[in-house]
Amino acid sequence: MTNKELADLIFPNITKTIEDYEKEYPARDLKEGAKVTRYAPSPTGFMHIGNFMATTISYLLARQSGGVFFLRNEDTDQARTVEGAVEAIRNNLEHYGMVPDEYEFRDLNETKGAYGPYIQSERKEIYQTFVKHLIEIGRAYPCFCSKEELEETHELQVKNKIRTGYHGRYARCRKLTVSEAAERIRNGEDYVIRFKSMGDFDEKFPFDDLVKGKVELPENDMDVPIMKSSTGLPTYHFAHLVDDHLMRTTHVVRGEEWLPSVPLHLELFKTFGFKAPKYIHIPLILKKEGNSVRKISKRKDPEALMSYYKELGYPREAVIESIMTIINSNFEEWRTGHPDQVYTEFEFSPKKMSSSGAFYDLDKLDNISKNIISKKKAVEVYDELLEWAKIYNEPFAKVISENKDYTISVLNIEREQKKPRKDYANYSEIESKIWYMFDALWNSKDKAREFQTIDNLEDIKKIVNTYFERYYNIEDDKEVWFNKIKDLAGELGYAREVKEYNENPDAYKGHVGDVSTVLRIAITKESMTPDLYEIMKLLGKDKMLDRVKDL
RNA sequence: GGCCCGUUGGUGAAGCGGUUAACACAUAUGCCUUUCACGCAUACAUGCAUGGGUUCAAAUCCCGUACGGGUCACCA
Repeated sequence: MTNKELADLIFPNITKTIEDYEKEYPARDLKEGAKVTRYAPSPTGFMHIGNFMATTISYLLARQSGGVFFLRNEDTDQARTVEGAVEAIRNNLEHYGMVPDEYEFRDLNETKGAYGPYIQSERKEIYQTFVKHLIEIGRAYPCFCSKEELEETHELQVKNKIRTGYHGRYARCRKLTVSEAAERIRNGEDYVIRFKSMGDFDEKFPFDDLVKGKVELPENDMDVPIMKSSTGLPTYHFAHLVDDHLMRTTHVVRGEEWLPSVPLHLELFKTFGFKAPKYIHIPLILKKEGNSVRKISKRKDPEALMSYYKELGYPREAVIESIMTIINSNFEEWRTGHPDQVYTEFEFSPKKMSSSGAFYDLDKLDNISKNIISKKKAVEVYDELLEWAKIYNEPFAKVISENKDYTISVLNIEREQKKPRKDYANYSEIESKIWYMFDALWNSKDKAREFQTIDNLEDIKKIVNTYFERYYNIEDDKEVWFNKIKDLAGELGYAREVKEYNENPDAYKGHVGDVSTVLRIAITKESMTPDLYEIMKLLGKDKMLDRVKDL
């Protein structure tokens, strides 16, 4: 029996050749230097922050070079595949504005691009053609080892302090003759197909990673599975080889945890005589847990999942920009020099990427986000707030959509000026900062007033009543309004200026600041609010009088 | 355990043989302000994990050590 016959026995229906596929998926017609990148998630339904970082880089690389950014669904592990995951992936990409140039959405019956299918489970024949070729040339073989047998050798290796894995003399099925293998297959035994490695672990070779630079790696000598037994689908390593070659990927951006499998991948590419893509292994995002540090985890750390930021209502640009500061630390410098440009105009450089793991700083995110939100027009803030609230805070969405123009005015307080307020880090915290402006919320929220320096009810009433009876007029401009409060303070025995009070505290009952605090709390129940003048103007006298009644 | 990667302040980090060791965030204090936020100012690494070496000179180059992380699946 020959290798060819064994290959035919295993894949009787595979008639196409590698050459056929080479013709079907020719080199892309792109200008010099154009990069082809991809986002290749397995459909588990979640987008991890590290994944998002890789995606951002891939997207940037393609956009900045006039290349292609495509989406490939890596669903070779049906056990992990989750219903609706592809939809989640699509929504995520759309949410962040990283729309792929090529993709395939089965649920929408929509596909784009000439290098598909873009769903791995639909590429089975292609992989098998490549596997078949490997068997024919004697570089792959069926392996019948059971899980138990593999565990046994693993334990033996650990016990004898030998490097673990299916290599050298531990690669038992490698020694099977073609006829023996054929025989066992005919008998219906389960098997995987393993790659027959020709590498020598004691030999090192230099490898150039775009982030890490020159790295010395040992050659691969593991006979890893390339095709699974039950489904006949490839493992990641093999799919990476076939897909990224046929889809003409030029740059693979992935987490540092893949670095150890580079020797395998390069051997695979070499065996077929294909040019390997350039690799960009990005640092991991870490998390502190007590005194130890670990890879951020989607199970333990809510902020590891991109859905977290969406739920809290961080603007998409803020999330992207905070990730950009980790991707290239000179991004911040660029940003201060180019405050109004889109982030895609920043030129990403793998060389400037730090090669050590980083903590993701949520305080920094808040800061970036506050700046971004503060620069938006009130209408934009309103639209995005409503978009968020419709999903995550329906009652609030109802309130603001019933009072659209009014809400925009509220959001416009101290906005659209040279130095706007920066008090919103995300959309979910806005309600707690403007609730008192809305009757519906004022009436439904059970909150007591907590007065401060002046906390005597008689004094408070006196201030409030005198103010509304004799001083407040909605027509007043800000200066008049300001002076009237000083007058009010003076009339009731408080210092008109804080300085006067500080110079001679015994002469007064308090100062103008205390008086205005009373008014603020009486009207809003909050001690920290934006400009009171604006608030009063928006609320109007009747409403304020009504609110103050319960004093 | 083998192999690989990493280590500059609380965080992201600049630095590429001679610097007072940038900048941003956070924190603290002060100024401004009738609150808050903004803005402004000041403080914060006695030191670049550590020990040796090379050099007139090292965070920067070399070697060792420690510590941290990754990986060794029919998961990606």
